[in-house]
Amino acid sequence: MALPKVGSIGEYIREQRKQAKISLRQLSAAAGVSNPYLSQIERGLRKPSAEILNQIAKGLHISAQALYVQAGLIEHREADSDVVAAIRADTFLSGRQRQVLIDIYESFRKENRTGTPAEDTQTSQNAQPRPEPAESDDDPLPESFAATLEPFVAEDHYTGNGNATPRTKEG
Amino acid sequence: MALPKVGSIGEYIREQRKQAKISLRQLSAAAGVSNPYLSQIERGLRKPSAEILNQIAKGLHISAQALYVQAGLIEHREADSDVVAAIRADTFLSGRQRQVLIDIYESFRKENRTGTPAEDTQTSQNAQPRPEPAESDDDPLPESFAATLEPFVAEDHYTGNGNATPRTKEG
DNA sequence: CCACGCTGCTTGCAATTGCAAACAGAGAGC
DNA sequence: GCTCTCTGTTTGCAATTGCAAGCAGCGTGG
Repeated sequence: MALPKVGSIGEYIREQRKQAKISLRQLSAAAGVSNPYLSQIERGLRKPSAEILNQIAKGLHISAQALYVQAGLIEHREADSDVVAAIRADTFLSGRQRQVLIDIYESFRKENRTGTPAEDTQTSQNAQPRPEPAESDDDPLPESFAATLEPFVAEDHYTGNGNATPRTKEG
Repeated sequence: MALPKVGSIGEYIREQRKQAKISLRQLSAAAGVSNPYLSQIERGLRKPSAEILNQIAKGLHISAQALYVQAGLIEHREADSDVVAAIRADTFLSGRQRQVLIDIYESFRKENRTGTPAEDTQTSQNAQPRPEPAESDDDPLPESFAATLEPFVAEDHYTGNGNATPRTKEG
């Protein structure tokens, strides 16, 4: 009724914000919503509209779908098409690359483990996906991570040049 | 904004309803919303919340995402590739973990861009195919790769500045 | 010490959602 | 003609969203 159980979405947003190491006001500005409102959302006092949710997702640089799933607005299967399955199905990757990606993905999952279901993506719509925020406060993800990878992926045909993969980053 | 430009979503719903050959009241009952409200939604006089949208999608037996896309609540381009979409939609990963996985995935893609045919229907817009002289047919992926990764991903505090700083535009 | 900048939270208030009730038009049957 | 039942619509109104303004706490430093 008046106070629906929308806690999980707020917790999720706050957690993502903390992981991104940005303040409430910063996110509110990035998302184009007011700070008090974001505060209330994060504490589960308000149920943000889809529009707001979408803006927050942008501010967090995450998929809006992720938030919608969290908010119970999308059935889980609909959006969460299982990363591993997608990797396995990708025809552009070699078998070894697939394995590496899957390994990394599962490392992340293990790292974040907060009591998540051990099964694969088979969650029903309401199965509390995020029970506890746990202590994953710091995010052990250095940017050098990707840099560390590149020597590997390029290993063979690559003779010590610092310019293995020039990322032309443009939208 | 007396007249919100939400027409398309309403038209879309009405169209879907007509195609399903059900009356406004029938759909409103199936979706669990009031008929007047559904009427207003279909005519673009009201902007339904995500919750209502979700219920309407159920009542229409269509994907909620379809409605969200119509409503502009989900970017259509959220479907880069299946892998990237899956990573983005995964609720168990942090924003940075997502970015790392996507970076790695795209490194692989870039690396493979010479030998693999891109005939797979993936709706990828292929920004600009850059012909890398790399010809990684098979192999250059040591098993030690995953082993090398572990320390990184599992390491507690990397104290490095991996911050993907969301630049606060304007001050 | 008090101003300044930052963090997040509380308080009214306009605008909006979403609904119950009532309204209008088109057929069907008596 | 009158009554039912269906169609979609309009009209108030409670409840909610979302915001501007202001409050409280914390660390810096002049």
